[in-house]
Amino acid sequence: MRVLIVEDEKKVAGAVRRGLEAEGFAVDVALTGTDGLWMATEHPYDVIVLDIMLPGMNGYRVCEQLRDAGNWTPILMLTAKDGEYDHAEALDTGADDYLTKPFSFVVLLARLRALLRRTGRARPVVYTAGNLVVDPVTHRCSRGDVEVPLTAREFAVLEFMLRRAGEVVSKGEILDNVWDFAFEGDPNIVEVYIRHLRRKLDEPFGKQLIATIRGAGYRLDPEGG
Amino acid sequence: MRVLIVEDEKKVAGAVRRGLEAEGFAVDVALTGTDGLWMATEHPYDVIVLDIMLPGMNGYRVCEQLRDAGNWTPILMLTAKDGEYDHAEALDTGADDYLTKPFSFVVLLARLRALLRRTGRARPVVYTAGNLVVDPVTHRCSRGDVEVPLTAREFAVLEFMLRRAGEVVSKGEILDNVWDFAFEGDPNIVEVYIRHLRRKLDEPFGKQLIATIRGAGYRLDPEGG
DNA sequence: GCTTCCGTTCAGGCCACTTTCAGGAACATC
DNA sequence: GATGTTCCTGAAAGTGGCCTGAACGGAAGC
Repeated sequence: MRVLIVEDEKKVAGAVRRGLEAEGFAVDVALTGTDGLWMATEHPYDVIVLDIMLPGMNGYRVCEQLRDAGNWTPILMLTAKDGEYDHAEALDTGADDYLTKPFSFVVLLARLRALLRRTGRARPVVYTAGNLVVDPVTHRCSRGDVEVPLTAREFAVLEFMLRRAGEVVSKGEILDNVWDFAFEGDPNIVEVYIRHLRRKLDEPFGKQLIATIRGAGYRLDPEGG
Repeated sequence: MRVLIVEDEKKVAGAVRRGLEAEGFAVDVALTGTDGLWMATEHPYDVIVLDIMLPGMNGYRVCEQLRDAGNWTPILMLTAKDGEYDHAEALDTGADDYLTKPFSFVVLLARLRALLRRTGRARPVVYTAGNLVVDPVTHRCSRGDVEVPLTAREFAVLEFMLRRAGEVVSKGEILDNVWDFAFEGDPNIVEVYIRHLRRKLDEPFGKQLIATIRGAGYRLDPEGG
């Protein structure tokens, strides 16, 4: 699954790149609009993440020129929060979806997945760990035969940890991935949600799914505890 | 099932393309009349969606030339609401059906299906979920033996959710698919229609067909509740 | 022209969820 | 074992997503 990221902010581009590579995507990055346009025409990608504010040629023009050339690779546009650049125009120029900055990585990933699914390029994803099954498409979570209702945030945290099953994941990483990049709150919020997940997924079943690695973070047992 | 879309508005072309691909169609897009004419003559399509207002050669001429050349692929014409371009002329030049802009995706899909059925290229479709049966052709909906009268919008919302039965569908997706592409109103309208459907399909039968997934959207139970 | 039905908007209210907070437990370090 | 740090945990506060009834305007039918 090949992704092209066209984004001039190196910090954002890097973060997205690492995240997507960890997800098994093959990632290319272009730092300018002209580079992005060239790469998109020269190589086949499954999806393109395209910032609007770019040096040289802005995202609208890149999108427009690709479409004019008959290239209909799905495009996810990144727009800033405040006016000047507009969502409507993004869609007018042929983008498939847009995301307002600041955004969290899981949201980006979810939108990317949705895009790939809608365009029939991706097979559905289901996460499992032992008898734990989590399906982002139907938004269902079950342990064995028992369905466990989760809230949106709980679901997002669990989904992220499942993608990193077996690894130690720091609170900072969870915050960066599940909450907005701009989130400025207390990291304790992560502890709170881990608590919620444990209460719903561990205690009723007498298994410990999520272990605390003191001083480092948390680790989800790929065997389901 | 191969479809050619001839439409210069990239937003519309893209949206229709995605929707049809998700329905299992193979879709090509042409952004100008001349391109469209060329593609239609070079490749065999099962149906053509043809906008009237096009740069270069307008839809009437494209249609006319195709028919003159002995190409009788079914054509669905897209006409603007106000005068200037006329429905009658569309049919005169050899189109099989027309649709007035702005339109919603489900309506387009329905007309396309009808066209394919009339020309003997497609088998009829009926949606079911448990004892719920919805027939887009006769526009009927019944729960068990009881026929449930639905308005046009209610029907469209239900049909869309049935096509995505079991999946979480966001309000935005429902809006994009059931309302005009140009619709700029309050997403609350979706809540209102979910309410209507529940009142007609859930309450009288004591079953919950549509579940609210807070923060994500709605999910129709493929088992019918 | 009148009535009825439908689509849409609006505003009030509720409650699930998110987030904050503060006290306490567990652990590490010296 | 004293001290400090990290994490756990329950409860409270605040937000906002969703529900719902009603009202408005327009279109279609009589």
